[in-house]
Amino acid sequence: MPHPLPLSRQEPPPRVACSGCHLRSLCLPQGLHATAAAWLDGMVSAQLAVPRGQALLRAGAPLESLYAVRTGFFKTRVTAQDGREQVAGFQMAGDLLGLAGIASGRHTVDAVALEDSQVCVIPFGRQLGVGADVQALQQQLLRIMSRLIVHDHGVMLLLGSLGVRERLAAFLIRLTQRLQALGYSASALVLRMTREDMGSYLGMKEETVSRAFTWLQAQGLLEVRQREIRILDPQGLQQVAAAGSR
Amino acid sequence: MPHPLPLSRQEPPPRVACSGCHLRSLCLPQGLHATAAAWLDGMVSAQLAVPRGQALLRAGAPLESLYAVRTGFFKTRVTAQDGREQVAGFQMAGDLLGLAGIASGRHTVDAVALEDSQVCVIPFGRQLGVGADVQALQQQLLRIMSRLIVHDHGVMLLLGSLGVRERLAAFLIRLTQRLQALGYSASALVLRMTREDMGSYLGMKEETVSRAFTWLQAQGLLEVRQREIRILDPQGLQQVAAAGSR
DNA sequence: CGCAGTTTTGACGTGTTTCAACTACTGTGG
DNA sequence: CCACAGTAGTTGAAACACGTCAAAACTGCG
Repeated sequence: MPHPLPLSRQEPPPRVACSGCHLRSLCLPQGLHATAAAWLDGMVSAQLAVPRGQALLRAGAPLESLYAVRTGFFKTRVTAQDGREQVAGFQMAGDLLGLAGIASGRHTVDAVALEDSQVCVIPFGRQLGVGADVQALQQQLLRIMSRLIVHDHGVMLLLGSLGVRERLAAFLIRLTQRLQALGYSASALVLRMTREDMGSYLGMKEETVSRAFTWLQAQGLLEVRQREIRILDPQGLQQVAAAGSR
Repeated sequence: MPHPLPLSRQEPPPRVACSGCHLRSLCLPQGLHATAAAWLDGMVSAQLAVPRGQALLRAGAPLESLYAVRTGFFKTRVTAQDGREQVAGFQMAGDLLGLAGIASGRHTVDAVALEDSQVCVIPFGRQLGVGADVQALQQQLLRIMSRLIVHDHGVMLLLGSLGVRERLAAFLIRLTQRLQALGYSASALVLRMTREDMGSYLGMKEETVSRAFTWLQAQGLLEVRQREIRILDPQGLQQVAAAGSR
């Protein structure tokens, strides 16, 4: 059976069970019981490969599915009516994409893969809407969204009350924490996004991001080689992030 | 039967039905059917009066209820570990308080009444968690939280990409829109919060807020007398808010 | 009436953006 | 394999927006 699709699918779609996924505890944190997990297996209809640079979501498109990142790295981007754009967040393994679209039934962000990625497709239409045993999952969704709101509060605090060096330091700390939760090193990381992306997210210009990196390096807190970052003094970085210099 | 409580309750607790509340369409927007609305009536266990200045919620306190604002005006405030504070939002009739606490089971913000207010108490504990007919309401909650996330994205965009005058203009526009949805005038409003509160929310100092007001007034867009604002040129204000001057 | 909190205004300092040039990488085709 | 172009990142100097510090005017309240 021939493939009418472009070559975006790298492998034949493997029907992977959530209950066996090593990211299970991330997608579905605190005790989602066996029954619910098994049910979720049915929910995830397929996996999808998204090559680097491709948009998985487009603002304005009808919300048909949510997506859970399995591997790879995404950025989401919001666009104001007047055309201003801003990176709204970065998503990695275990994160959900599309939640902001639930309210209106249409996506409100673009989600672009920053590296070749794989996502689980969670059809939202009928199933999550009127399903029978949806309770536990909806509750899970509530928690996830609540956490997102808390996170956004943190970002607003960051944008409103910190200077640029502090913002970058806080960003790096958050990022390493998330990476660490996925089993990566806490002291070495490879940034998947450009300086401009970071700047957009953190409310500063790319040149300023660059200067902030240079400064953190000069303080002996980081070692920066392009997108490869080594954190030399996590505690010192923490202190920088905490010092409201504005 | 004597009251062991402090004098925070101004009236005997009237058991008000949501289905008869004139705010119904705000708390429970798009078609929540009669059955669900009736069920919600049972959900709202009581009303509570909150005098001006009093905290209805405290960060860290266990999440026992959500609250729906019936009358009045609140601010929510987040606090970083290092003590930095920021206003995270303003809530008025029809808005829900406490959503950010669902993730952890504890409140993450302080909610302070900016004027004498009344709220509906929505016990969260068992009822919303394992209830039988919860489906529709949970779905409603999902939509509300999703909308909140979208809103927060807007605020982040504002903080990250606009100058202070633009930020204030955008804030005023949003505020009048919400007030208008409640039936108030679109061109005259009374601010319930201080300049400092606005500044905290918008990421600027109170002096800067004041200057921004003065500037908007000098442009002939507003008439400012303390907290009483008259919008003279809504369209012009819109244009200011859209012009990314940073 | 007086006092405390809020708001406004001014002068000044500094952090961030802007504009511009230059350097370091990445991938592509000769 | 190297040359090349295109993209991403760095660095510098000057402009300017916002913060800071200080003081005065206004408001509300006891």
